Amino acid sequence: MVNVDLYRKLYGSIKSIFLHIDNQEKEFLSKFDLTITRFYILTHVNNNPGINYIDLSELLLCTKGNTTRIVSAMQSEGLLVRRINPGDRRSYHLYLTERGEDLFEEVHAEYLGYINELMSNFNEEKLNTYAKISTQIEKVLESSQI
Amino acid sequence: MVNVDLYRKLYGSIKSIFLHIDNQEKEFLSKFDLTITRFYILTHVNNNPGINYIDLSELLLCTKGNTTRIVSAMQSEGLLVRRINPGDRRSYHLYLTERGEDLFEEVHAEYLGYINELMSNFNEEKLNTYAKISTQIEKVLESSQI
DNA sequence: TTATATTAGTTTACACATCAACTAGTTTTA
DNA sequence: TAAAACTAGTTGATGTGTAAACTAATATAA
Repeated sequence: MVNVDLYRKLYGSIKSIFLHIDNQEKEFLSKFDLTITRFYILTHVNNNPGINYIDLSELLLCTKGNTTRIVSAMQSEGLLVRRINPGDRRSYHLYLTERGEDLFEEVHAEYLGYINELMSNFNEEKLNTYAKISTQIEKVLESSQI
Repeated sequence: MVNVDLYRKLYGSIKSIFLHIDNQEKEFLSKFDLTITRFYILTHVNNNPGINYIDLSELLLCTKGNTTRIVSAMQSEGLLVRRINPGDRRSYHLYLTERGEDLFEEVHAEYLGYINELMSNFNEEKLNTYAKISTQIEKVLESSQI
């Protein structure tokens, strides 16, 4: 059955690409004692100071339960603080501490070089085509959600 | 920095596509009380009877430690058996039990329909282009491994 | 042949992810 | 305004993934 073959091939490639990228980032971030999710939390909170748990979860593509746990750990490590939202006392605003900001700046500076090096392995035109099709597939998948 | 933007966009799309596909498969398989990894183990052992842990791990794109744990659970559920390899007593041959085979057949039959339905949402030509570029990216990532 | 290195699989400790049930505020609505 | 429905975040149970240290069998090599 042709569809299944194409599906498996695609799924295999995508999983493999995703894991490769993930592993390389993991490797890069381990120098700073950071995991991918923690670094992304630093990034998102830096770019959206005052963000709440639910919006952060959406950016991270994970559940709020997961976010709660990781943010708690980062709080006790002194990288983040939260302040209750006075307008809605169920929710919190998240901010980087000075330590969190410093760490973010430090990692981000090297991260740019890391990404540039990684990207230099690829043909830019092909990547643009790939990005375009990826976005289209993403949209179809979102709208065909079971 | 342009490269970082393209990188993030690509990484985001790929992760999102991967998660969507994963979640849909998860949903589909939950009817049969199977997780994705378990179903893939059934599939690979069915297609490669007598396979050992390391080769199976390679097909699953995961570590052998992870394979050990999941295979053990599936053994105690009566879906798999292993027999020591008489030619190399460190290793085992894996086989589906009759129950494992029956379950695989049952799920696989429905799985084909599920994949065909999913694939019908997409333009075939685009998917072929996408598969081709994916394979190229995969190769570059494999060879540029840190 | 004995010592050394390698290999298959296991185990431990950890990070991260889910779902579903829960608490406590907020909003809706009757 | 009091009851009902909803929402933000938390928690507990579970599954899946890793890396690294381990055991036991096999292969290499002195």
